[in-house]
Amino acid sequence: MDRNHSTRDERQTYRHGDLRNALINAGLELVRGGGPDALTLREVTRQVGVAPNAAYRHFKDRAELLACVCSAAQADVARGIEAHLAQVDLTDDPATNARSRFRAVGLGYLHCAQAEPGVFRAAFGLSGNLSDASSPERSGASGLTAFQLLGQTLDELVTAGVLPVDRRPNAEFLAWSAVHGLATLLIDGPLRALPSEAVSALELQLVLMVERGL
Amino acid sequence: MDRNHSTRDERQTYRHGDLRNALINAGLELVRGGGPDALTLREVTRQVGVAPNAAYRHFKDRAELLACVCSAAQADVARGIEAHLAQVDLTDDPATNARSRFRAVGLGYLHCAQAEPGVFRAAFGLSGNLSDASSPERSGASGLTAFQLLGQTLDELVTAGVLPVDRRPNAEFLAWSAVHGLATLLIDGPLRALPSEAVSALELQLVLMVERGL
DNA sequence: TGTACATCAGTGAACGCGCGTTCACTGATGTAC
DNA sequence: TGTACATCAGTGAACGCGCGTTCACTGATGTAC
Repeated sequence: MDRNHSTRDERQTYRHGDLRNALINAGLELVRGGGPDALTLREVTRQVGVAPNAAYRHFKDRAELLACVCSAAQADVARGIEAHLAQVDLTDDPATNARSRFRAVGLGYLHCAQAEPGVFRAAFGLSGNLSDASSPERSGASGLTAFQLLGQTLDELVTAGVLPVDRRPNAEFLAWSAVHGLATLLIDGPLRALPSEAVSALELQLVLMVERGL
Repeated sequence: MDRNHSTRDERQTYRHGDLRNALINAGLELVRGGGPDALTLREVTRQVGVAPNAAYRHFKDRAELLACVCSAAQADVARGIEAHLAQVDLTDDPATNARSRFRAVGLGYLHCAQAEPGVFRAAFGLSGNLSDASSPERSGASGLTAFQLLGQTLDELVTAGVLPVDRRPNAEFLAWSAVHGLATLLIDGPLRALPSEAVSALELQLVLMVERGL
């Protein structure tokens, strides 16, 4: 948790030293609690213990800060998916491996969304704020975007002979749609109150539907 | 467009007569322009030509008004889907009919979303506001909810022998997820700028994927 | 049919709020001599 | 090694804004006699 190191710390130097990152991390924390709308210049600077206008040394706007926070959120999700991918047990059958890895991406996305709804909404909530700033989708530990990870596993499905090549075009958008839709239904839709076993079942059902339907 | 009849009209009576509905309709108009966040008590009363606090005769809160507007938005979408359903040419093959009607629901949902993004986001944006108020999902002309229309066509797929019965449970959520996800990607996601032929192609691809995958 | 009265829908003014943003400033830091 | 100075990160105070909501009010309407 180095991320929070400067939050609420008493500063002995007049200068902060790492204010830009501190603001982004504090912003991520706010977003974690209440989604992108919870990000306020005043609150973010308050958290860091700095005057409200100090943010203007590092960001043009509230919008610019928000864009950076959203990028960081996207990177968080990418890392979460990578973690799921890393846990896949590989067999000696390439087809099975490709399938497992594909599922891991989808299930990872869904788990991230439910574990950190606020961060997820900042990353992929696509709620208008994001669209203006056109933040560059930041990459996770592997250097790959969530979207790129998805594309990669789809390619693996093709080379393993599971997915016909002519079905490959647009496949990332189809898969992403399904998984993203379920994520939003689960987070603040009618499936919000579903017991967790039912959620897991539904998640698996969905991913299998996509795998079959592609 | 009877809906707007009292907006901006000069009122000669001291009393409005139908303020409650006028506020809801004005609210729908605001939401049409800028989504649920654009709904402001002050703006909505301004549109109707009434003092800001007049709204409190008819709604407890901004939240209560918003909930009513969201219900109306849901009804709008339901009507849009019904319109698409009504345009389906029926054949004498029940299986083909069931498939066509199922696709019409999905495509209707997607078209509504793109034709009226603001209304769609109010209806199914599920953006937190909605969740609190737990607005009753209002029905369209047929008296059926968008969700119920979907369920109905799934039932038709089952009775037509297209969809195995054991695949029926949860099918509405799976289908809804896919279609809802694509809608959000198209509205304010990365697919925003896609040319309309590509959009139609993708929409069809998605609906077919769901049909196949279920 | 006409008058007195209760009801209650809409008024007008005001409140406190937190927000983003701008201004002229101050004082710690690092560099040039 | 010591001093003068430019830089520029963070300060403090203030701005105008639109918002939701509350208050005591007013005056049109419908009802009872």
